[in-house]
Amino acid sequence: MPQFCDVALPVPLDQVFTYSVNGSMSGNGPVVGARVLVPFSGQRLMGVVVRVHEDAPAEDFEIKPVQQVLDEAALLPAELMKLAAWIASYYVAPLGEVLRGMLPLAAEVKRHFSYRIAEAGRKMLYEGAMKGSSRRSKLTVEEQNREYSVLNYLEGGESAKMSALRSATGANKGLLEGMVRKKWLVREAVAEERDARRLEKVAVLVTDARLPKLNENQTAILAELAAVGGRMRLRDLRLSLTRAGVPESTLGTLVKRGLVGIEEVAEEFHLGGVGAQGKKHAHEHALNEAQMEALGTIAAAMEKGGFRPHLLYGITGSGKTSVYFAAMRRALDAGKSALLLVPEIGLTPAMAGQMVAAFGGEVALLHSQLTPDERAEQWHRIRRGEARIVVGTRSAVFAPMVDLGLIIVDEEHDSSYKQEETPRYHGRDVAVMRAKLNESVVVLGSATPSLESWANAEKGRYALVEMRARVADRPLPLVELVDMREEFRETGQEQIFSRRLIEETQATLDRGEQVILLLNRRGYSSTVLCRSCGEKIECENCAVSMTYHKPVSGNDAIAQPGQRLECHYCGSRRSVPSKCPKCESEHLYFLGVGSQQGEERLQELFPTARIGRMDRDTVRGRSDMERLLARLHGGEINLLVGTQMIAKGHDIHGVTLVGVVGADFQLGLPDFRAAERVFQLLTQVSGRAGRGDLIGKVLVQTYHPDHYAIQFAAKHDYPGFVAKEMQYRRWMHYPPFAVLANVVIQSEKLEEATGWAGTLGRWFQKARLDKVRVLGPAAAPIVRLKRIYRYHFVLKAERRQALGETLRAMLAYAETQGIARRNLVVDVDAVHLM
DNA sequence: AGCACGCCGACT
DNA sequence: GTCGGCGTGCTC
Repeated sequence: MPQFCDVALPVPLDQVFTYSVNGSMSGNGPVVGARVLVPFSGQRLMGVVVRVHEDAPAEDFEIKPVQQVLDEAALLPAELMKLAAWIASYYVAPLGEVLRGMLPLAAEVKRHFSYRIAEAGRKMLYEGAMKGSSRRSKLTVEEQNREYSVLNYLEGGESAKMSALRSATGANKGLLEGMVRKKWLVREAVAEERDARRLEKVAVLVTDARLPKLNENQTAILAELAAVGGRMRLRDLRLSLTRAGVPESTLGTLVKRGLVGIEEVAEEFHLGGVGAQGKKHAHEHALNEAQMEALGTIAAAMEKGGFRPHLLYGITGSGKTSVYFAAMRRALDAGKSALLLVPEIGLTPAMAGQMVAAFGGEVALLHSQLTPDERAEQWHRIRRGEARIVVGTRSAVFAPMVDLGLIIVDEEHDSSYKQEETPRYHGRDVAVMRAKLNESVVVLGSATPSLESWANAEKGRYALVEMRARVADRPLPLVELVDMREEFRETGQEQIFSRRLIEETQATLDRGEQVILLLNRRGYSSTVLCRSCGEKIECENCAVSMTYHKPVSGNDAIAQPGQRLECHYCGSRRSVPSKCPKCESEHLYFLGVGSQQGEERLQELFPTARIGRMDRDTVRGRSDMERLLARLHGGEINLLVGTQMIAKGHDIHGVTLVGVVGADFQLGLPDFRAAERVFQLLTQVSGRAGRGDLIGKVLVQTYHPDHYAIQFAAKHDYPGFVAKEMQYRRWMHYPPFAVLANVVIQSEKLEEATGWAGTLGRWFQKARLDKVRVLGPAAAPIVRLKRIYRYHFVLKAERRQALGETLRAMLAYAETQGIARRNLVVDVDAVHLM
């Protein structure tokens, strides 16, 4: 048996740790890809074995033994271990942190502390018994008594969990930690495996029981059980009893008499609120010619086998989803499994419902709102091969698929695929790499492909599949631009809504049709400004303006009286000051219109309209979204205002007027992707217009009517836009013509952040890099965030290898300078330059 | 990251 | 003297 194993641990350190394998351990010892529990710096951590070997480490540090092997066989298949190694290298992230993100099994290992009495504690116990309570202590008499009862409880020498101590003595964590400080107790870290499955009670008909005399209610219950084959979830049975007016206690009687048994089984996967949509499902539609062709290309690639990436460029309304479904069906028919990635907002109940309708019990859904237990359960279903169709958001790219044949990335341009914390991977790019390692087919789909993917298609790295017609030949909506500069000149007033938009909205509502308005900012006013001194009210933790939220409608999730200024970055709140905090002037001015104010203004303009609002303040979870959409579809709402949630929400269509208000303010921002974002947003939101035979109309209010992003979006001309944008990116050496990384230096102390930024800046200069261009150091766009000061560099290179080498060399240098790794954020292929 | 260890000021 | 706060350095 090998003597050592290297373990990747979830700590921000760019290394693995070597442990010895205790020969007496049960089984064959750890294997690569198995989870182990190991002692580490006074803790017990779960890690993943990445190598087993006989090489005694050269340096002499104490090699500790593996404490427990959690998996006999590799939990992560070799393919996922390779993928993890690739991510760690490509994104310059610690392997252990990558692996932690791949395993949803946090639920299976719970960490807690247990306590054991120490020598000083024993002494205290005997002395204290003689002397009585100490007058010195700050603790109350009651607390001292509690300490004594803890010592008493532990006197035997056994260690006890906190929960046991709490119930036995009433001690809380603070008290126990205090006793550890006084050295009365020692604390031990414990981590143990547990069964992550939730148990569910099932009522079972006992068939071999002789039937005694029964009353009407009792007979009804037995009949109900018999009708469904003798087994029923207790929850369902109770519900049905309540409906039938049978008292619950009757069931208890039957259980007592041995006629019905109660068993505990692992809970079945259950989809909440799905299937209520009742619409035609995508797979039921016959595919049109373009869809058939796209499917043909993908299916042919699957048949041929091997790695084959595709970019599916299909305009909005061209029916990409139907193609996905059909392709996944083909994969299934060929005995393979298929993975569909969707953006955060994309996994709406409607989408989930369609999946379940199409694939039934073979579907596993992975999204951010699953509890750790649910996530682990889904993970195991997939790993066992029970779920061969998996739909999920970003991290679902790590689903342990069996016989993976096809990966689809829907809306591949969507920025929610980029993880904004370590490891900062891009779900779409990981999907492509996974397909490569796995030799399977991958399809990236979008109506507005990212420039990166488009460039790959142009270079022939991805096969381009196009769908340029809408299903049922529905025409694209007419897009009309409203020049807000002109509007101001003519009216002399700064209004949120132009006369043209008001007029069209009124006309649409009068025809009994629906309108949606995109107002891409949350809150009521985005800034509170002092007219006397120009001071803006900033968050105390972050260098950003606070947003004013008006305390009105009851449907707002946030409703804290008095705390109406909110920081959208750290979430802190404060009251609205009556005077400027700097100059004490009373002339405070509220600037910048958010969706909340938009709603209020619309109510004034259209008093009879039935207005709804969709933003993070009114839609917290999926049930809110579901409810709002149901009201829109049912016609209960005929005017919906909201943030980009409106454009991205999958199931909003069938309105005949789309208004866009202030979506172009980003064009003024110093962000090289601004034009791309605006184009994508306008295109996506325009796609919501049009219903059946009714042609949709889009009104875009803009201060930049001549900007190419606006112009091409108005003409529905993606190829035109992309050609122009490529030119700009080429001139400026931006992606996809360069690879880019953002390096942020952060510290709570301003001097530290600036000092380190200078240190690294000098190093970059001295290194005279000829393959990497370094911009900076500069203050990060948000120079202070959650109390942390931030400076950054932007690195650009022609070749990825040069970029990676430079980043690694920089990290090595930073270490020699005593800059802790936690103070350096490396973001390869950064989407936001933060 | 999270933890131990050690130094320092505040309080009894 | 003891307690608790924080800065520093290490983790197989």
